[in-house]
Amino acid sequence: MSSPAVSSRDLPHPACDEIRLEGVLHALSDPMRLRIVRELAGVTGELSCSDFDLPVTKSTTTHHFRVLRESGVIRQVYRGTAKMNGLRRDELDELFPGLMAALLDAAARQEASPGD
Amino acid sequence: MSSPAVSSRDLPHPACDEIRLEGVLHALSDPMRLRIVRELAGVTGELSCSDFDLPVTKSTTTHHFRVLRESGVIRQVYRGTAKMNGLRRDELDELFPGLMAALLDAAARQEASPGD
DNA sequence: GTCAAACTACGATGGTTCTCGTACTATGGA
DNA sequence: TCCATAGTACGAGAACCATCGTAGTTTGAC
Repeated sequence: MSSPAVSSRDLPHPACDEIRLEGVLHALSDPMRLRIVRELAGVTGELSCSDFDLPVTKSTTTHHFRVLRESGVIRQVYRGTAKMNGLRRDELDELFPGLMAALLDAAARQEASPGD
Repeated sequence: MSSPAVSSRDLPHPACDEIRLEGVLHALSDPMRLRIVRELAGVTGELSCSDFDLPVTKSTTTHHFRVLRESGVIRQVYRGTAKMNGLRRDELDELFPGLMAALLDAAARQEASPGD
């Protein structure tokens, strides 16, 4: 099969009412994590951890994905040996309307500015 | 006089092109600093450091204001013995359109939610 | 000149974070 | 069953951060 079933081992995610703005901002204040989120926002489906080519080791990558999940920014699920990641965009949009859009736009603008 | 002149001692502020999104997000990811920014956003003029009634010592307050200034979120100027603080709203709006509005709205929503 | 108010500088402390390496587990395929 | 792949757990190190207390500076008022 091309898409293995979701594994039984599942991961703890904060409920919507447990997501704190401060936690989200802290999660996104790290360049590596902001990069991950921007990449996730740019695709329609999910991406596995190994789809990202980050300049850090695998351990560190695991750490960053966990911070993003525990702050409520992404949702993670095991599928076969892979761990798939998706933005919790709908939930975040309901919780903090316009925030993700403004953040992603800000990140894009910063990247496009001559200061980089 | 009711409003002393601006003192000669002035403080270093980042130029607009030196303001980093990650730095702004980090600055706002602290509850004390988010509170300061919300309060500043709620008034028209400036507020002195001692206008805030924060549950930390004066040293710590100084620290938080410095983080906000160095990240580019606020502008500080001495006026007499007081240090006046103002949001760099116009500059931030030009740099990251809609971001401050979304952040302030998000903070307000979070405060209003039953989870608090 | 003296004094109080507002804020700073400095050092310390305890906690958190980013990073790594090594050893380990879970899954699916040969 | 054996192996390769994907990711984790754990411990460690270095850096950073929030907080405090004490001592100091700058300013304006008396």
